[in-house]
Amino acid sequence: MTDARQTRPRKTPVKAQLTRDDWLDAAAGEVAAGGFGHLRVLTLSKKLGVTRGSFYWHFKDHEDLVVSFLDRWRDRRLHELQYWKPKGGDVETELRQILELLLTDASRNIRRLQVELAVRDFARRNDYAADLVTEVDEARINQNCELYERLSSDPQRIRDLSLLMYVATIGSQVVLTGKKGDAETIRRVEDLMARLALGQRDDN
Amino acid sequence: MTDARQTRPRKTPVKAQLTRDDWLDAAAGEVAAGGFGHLRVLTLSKKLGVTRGSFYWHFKDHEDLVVSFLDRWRDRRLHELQYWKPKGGDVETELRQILELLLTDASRNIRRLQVELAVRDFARRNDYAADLVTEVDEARINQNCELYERLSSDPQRIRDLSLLMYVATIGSQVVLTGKKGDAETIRRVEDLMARLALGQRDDN
DNA sequence: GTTGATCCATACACTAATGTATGTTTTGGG
DNA sequence: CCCAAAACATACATTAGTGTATGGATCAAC
Repeated sequence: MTDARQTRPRKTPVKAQLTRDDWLDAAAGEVAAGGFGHLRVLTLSKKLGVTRGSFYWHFKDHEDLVVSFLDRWRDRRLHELQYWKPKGGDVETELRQILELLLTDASRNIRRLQVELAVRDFARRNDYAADLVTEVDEARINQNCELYERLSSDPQRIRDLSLLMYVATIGSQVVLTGKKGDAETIRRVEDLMARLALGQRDDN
Repeated sequence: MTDARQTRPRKTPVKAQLTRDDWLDAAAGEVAAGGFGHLRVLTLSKKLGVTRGSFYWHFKDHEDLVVSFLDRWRDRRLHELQYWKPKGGDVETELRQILELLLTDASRNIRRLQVELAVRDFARRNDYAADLVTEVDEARINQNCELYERLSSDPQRIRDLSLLMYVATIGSQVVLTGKKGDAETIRRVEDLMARLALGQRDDN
């Protein structure tokens, strides 16, 4: 009876049981596709090949799923800011790195972007989500302030500039993502943003 | 028997019957508050003080309501562009007028803004809504191009500039609306946008 | 190989919402 | 006054989804 299963003590059991994070990953797909309003435990269960009995073991109820999802989203967004630090030397290089990260790179991760927009939309009618979004926005804007400090000396102006650049990227994602020819368009907008921020006049 | 009612032949009947537009107005409130996902005919009926029997006389079904709502939204957004023409003389004045319209004014009409954001979110999972949003966006951006023609001579650059200014305003609405101290913040962002577009360097 | 905890299935009760069919009132016109 | 159409009410059938209770399988440890 001591067959191959015994050689793998705790990980990878025979029938691959689900973890809480597996459910949250599946939820991400649903949220990305249909928003929080279309997040159904039944649909999720089918997608994972189990019944709802499994869900109600891992989560207290539907709200528990939503809150856990939002918390994980917040944690990950705050944590990833560590890797946002630009490593270039001069201002222009770093600025363009940041913008590329916020625009071109972001538009490639469709799934991640859809989730963010869904969270942002959900935040308009859910106070808890609204707080998390505000928290993430603040963190991102503050972080970028470090860069824009090199473009102005007025603290207020620095913050406004960082804020403006940020809302412009969010707006780009909202308006442009999924449209035809968005890749090239985004690149040009990205370039234009950098130019304007750096105060480079157009000569054409 | 020819009493006061007869003097008003068709308008204002005794018990104020509902029109299709009344339902759409009520729907706007629901959409603004909870998005299209929370648009229920039952809730709408209660809000209007009638039963669902009335609804199913005015509309074929729930989808009919949604489509009618979207159509009316598109028509109104396209029509109002007539009144967006700035009347100031120089470029800076007109630019600031446009930006004030797109930012400060827009942030005052909370209801209208909520509806627009809801439509925009719905468009991410509904092709029909997506087409209408694209149509409205294109019209607005094209209209503003007329202004930015005075800031550059390169057609591509003109369009990019108009696009950038537009997505920045949308992003501002998404990120800032409903937050604390948004009024003053929006005003400053508005000013900064104008400065950057005009190429005015910061001296502080 | 028995046990306790973990993970999932099954079955039921309950709610909210849609759509439809049909009845009832209201309205404007002759 | 009467009538046909318009506007709304009522009642019913149906569906989709949640939550709960309980039973069954599976795993780790002893």
